Amino acid sequence: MPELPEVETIRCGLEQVLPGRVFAAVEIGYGGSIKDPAAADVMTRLPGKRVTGTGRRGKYLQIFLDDDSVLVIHLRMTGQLVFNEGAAVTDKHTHVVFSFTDGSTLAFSDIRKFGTIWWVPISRLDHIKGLATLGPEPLSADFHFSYLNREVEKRTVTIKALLLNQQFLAGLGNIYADEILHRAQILPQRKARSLSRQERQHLFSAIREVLAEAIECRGTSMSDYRDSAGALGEFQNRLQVYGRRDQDCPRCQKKISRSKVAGRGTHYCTSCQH
DNA sequence: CATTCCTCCTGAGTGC
DNA sequence: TGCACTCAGGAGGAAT
Repeated sequence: MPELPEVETIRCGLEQVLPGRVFAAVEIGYGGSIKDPAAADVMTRLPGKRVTGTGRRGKYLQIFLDDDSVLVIHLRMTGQLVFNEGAAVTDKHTHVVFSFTDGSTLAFSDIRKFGTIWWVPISRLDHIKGLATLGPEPLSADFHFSYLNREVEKRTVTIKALLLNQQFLAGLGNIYADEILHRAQILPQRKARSLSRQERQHLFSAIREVLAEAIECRGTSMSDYRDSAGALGEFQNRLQVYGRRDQDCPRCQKKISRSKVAGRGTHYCTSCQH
C-alpha cells in the first residue's frame, strides 16, 4: 500500500519526466476514480494544459498545471501511476489514461478502486478535506519533538492509532507504523500518553529514520506498489516486523506477534518492544 | 470534540 | 474443481 515513501518515490519519478508536457487527451474507463470535477469535465478541459511541476503532502500526490490548477491523486490501497514514453500498458484495472501531445502517457490503475483523483484550482486545494486537515510532514522542520510530545500527551488512543491518524502526522500507514514502533521498541497497544519522555524521543527519531531509509530504498513492494516507471521498491527486504508473523525478531530473535490494534493487522515483538 | 464503527472494492487464501 | 466465506486496509462519514 502506498504510504509516504512510496508516494514520494512516485513523485520524484514524475518530476523527472512530466514538467513541460502538455495534456492531449484523457481516457476514462471508470469515472468513479475521479471525485471532482465530473469525469466529463476533465476529458474536455484538461487537454491543452501544461505540467509545471509536482508536489506531495502526506500520501497526496500533486501535479501542478500552467493555469494555476492542480491534479491531486491519492492511491489509497492498490493504486498505481505509471508513466510511459509511448502508449500505456493497460489491463482491466486501468481506470484513467492521460495522454500527452508527444505521445507519452500516464496511466492510473487501481484494483480495489479506492484511489481518488481531483482536479482543482490551487486556490481551492483546501476543499479537499483530507488534504486540508493533514498534520505536519514528518521529514520537514514543521515536525519537531515538542509537537509530538504535546500531541502524545493529550491523546487517549493507542500509539498505533495515533501514528495512523493523518491529522496528527501526514503520510504514515500500516506498514511504517509497525516498523517505526519496532524501531522505537514501543508496543503498539500502549496508550499514547503513557509513553515516557525517553520513549517519545525514541519514537520521534524512529519516525524520521524509518521514513528516510524507506525513501532511499524507493519504497516497499509487498504486493501492488510500483514506482512511476513500473519498478519495484526495495524496502520489503528491510522490514523488521511487518508481514513477518511467527518469524524471528531481527533484534532479539524471539517470535514476531500479530494481532489487531486500532482495527489493523499489527506486527510487533513482545520481547524487545515494551 | 474524540472515538468507534461501517462502508467502499477485488483478489488471495481457507475450508468443505 | 468449485463454491462460500473471510480477510486485507485508507479514509470519509455516520453513530456513539
